[in-house]
Amino acid sequence: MAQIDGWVDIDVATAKILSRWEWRREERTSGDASSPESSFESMCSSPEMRSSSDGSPTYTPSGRKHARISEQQKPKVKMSMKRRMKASEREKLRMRSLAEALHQLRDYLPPVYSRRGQPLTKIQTLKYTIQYIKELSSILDQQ
DNA sequence: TAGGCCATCTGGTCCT
DNA sequence: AGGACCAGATGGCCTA
Repeated sequence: MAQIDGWVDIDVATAKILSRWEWRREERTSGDASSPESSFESMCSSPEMRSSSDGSPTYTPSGRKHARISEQQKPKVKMSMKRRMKASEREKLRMRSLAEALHQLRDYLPPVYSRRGQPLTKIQTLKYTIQYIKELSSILDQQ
């Protein structure tokens, strides 16, 4: 377990996080069907989940396959301007909700994770969250 | 000034 | 057909 300077109030933080986690889980189970038991570790342990610059198929974390279709097979249907603009708008909102979720996630991390008084970047937030969960898990394992 | 981070746009693919 | 998701490209902003 990697120690973090100044992080001593682990029990309080743990209790806080766990209670929030329970609350969130209740929300999830009563609401939408995102899968809480999806393998977090497997998602995070592979650095390049879908890196393929050649013609081989690539896979998303959810297992979706991105088949590479040859240029000849590709129908090349151009989106209408109206549809393209709508898609851009949706994508903008989707990415904003993703950013919002990351901001919320950042709030769950103990302040000791943010150094130099600067907010964590998105990548830092995800990496520290992994670390934090591991640390909380190891604490629970010791019980 | 280079590099990191971020928001946005875009085209491809899958799903309903 | 249209929405959702994804990755690549691009440009702006900020910091060391």
